[in-house]
Amino acid sequence: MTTRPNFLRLSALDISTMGASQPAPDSKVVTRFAPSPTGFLHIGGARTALFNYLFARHHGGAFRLRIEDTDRARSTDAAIAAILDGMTWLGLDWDGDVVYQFARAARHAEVAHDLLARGHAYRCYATAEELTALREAQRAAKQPMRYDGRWRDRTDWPEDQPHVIRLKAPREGSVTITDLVQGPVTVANAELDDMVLLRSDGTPTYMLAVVVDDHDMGVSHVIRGDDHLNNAFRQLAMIRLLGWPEPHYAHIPLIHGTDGAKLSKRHGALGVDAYRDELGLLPEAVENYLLRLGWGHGDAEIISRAEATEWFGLEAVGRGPSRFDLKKLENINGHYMRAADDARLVALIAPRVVTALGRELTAADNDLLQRSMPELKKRSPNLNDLALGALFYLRSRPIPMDDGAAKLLASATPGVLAGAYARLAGVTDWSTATLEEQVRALADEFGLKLGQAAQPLRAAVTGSSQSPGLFDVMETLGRDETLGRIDDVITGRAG
RNA sequence: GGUCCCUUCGUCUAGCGGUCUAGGACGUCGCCCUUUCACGGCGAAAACACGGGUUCGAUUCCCGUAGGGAUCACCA
Repeated sequence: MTTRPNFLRLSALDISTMGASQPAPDSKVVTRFAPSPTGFLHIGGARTALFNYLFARHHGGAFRLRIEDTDRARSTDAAIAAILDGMTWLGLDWDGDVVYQFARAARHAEVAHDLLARGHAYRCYATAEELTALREAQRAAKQPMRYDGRWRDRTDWPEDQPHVIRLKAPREGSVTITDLVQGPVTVANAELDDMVLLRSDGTPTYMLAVVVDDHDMGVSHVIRGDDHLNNAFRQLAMIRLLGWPEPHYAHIPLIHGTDGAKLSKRHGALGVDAYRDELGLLPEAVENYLLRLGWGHGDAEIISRAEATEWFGLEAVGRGPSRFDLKKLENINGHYMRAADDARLVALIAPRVVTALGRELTAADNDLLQRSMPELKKRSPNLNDLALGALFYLRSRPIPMDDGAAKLLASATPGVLAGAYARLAGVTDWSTATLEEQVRALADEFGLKLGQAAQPLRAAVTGSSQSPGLFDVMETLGRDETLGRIDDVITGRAG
């Protein structure tokens, strides 16, 4: 187990004791989220973005967004749109314009040629077949597979032959990165080979592009997935050859699936749009869950954006990978559902309700929905369930009865519904208190327990055996609709 | 295979040498509330991977072992 650098704790202490009047030391913090647009914004990327966002905001710095589209074959506009959409949905607003990496290819090439001119890079004329053969041989000999530097010191360059530009990385010594999450990590230079900077077609590789862009964008803290840790050493070698300031690094552990295997596109990793559209989750819930995955602040579980911004720090980021737990996400979502504004929820479920109903919503429908929200949202873990649960309010008479309702009606004490109708029809003050009073009196009259009278009524009024409190439902539905639905069952029009 | 990283309840985590008979949350189970379903309340079972050190004292520090992960492209 590695130890974290002491300055980490010291700086954390400084920050907490400095107070608001001391922004200067943090003002240069610049982080960035740099996804490649080869697919949707998945859950792991979203968390990386969140951590970068929170770190920047905590320090009053800037959070930038850069699209790494140098792989022309795999990058798509649809993916770019999905990433931007996901970021917006999560409320991860970035500073400045989005940087498109491919547009900066000329600058990347310029840096590569500068390195070449200064003797820190060289031309390599090895062909793809040659390199493949080299790797085959190395694997057969059980040698580590890496470029052997065959063109490193040659100058007998063939005329008009395609070649790449490789970095002339140091071969002696070692590089140590004081990672803000992982602690000090050292790798011998002998383990690193000379990476390609410019491809034979003159386009920059990712390795070159990140280094140049991070530098040009003034990125002070590179916070990214653990899978980039190995890259950091080669990038640092380039930065040192370039003589540029070194950024701080923080490599956060990856998110695994429920089974402990790496989360990949075909293995549990959904785009954030799926969490919104298919699972019906609220962005603040996804954010809260993601925040707690790999980071903690004492016993805090429900954490607001403001609290997260105040508390977030790299020193509290865990170092082991964590598993994705949908159950917990749903639980947290339930919490935010209950806390959500009624009108907002109505707007969010409207499209789902329209689809299920097969018709547009009227002003009366929206009013009904609005009034049913306080009770409905208490029992819905997500938007899908909320929409489903709201349907019965809007159905036209006679409403359909589900199996549970049919069963309740079939076993109901004969006459209770008619008795209920008679009593309720006489109610002038249509309120939950009066309604309950009447139904209790009804139960007494028939010598039944309250439930034996209430359940058949619930079935008649909601078409289901499960619903919000019966008297709340009746009040929200109103006198005419309630009485009508009960009458439908009594007369056999429904059920 | 080489290199690098990781390891506290099933899961996410708190813990930064004694406060640990290891805390919280999700999930699970039980009870209460109750007109159903939820919500809510109370309670229970449930973990320091293993082996050596260091120390008066290790969950906490060091070294091994085991297990897991990442990475080894003219992809990012």
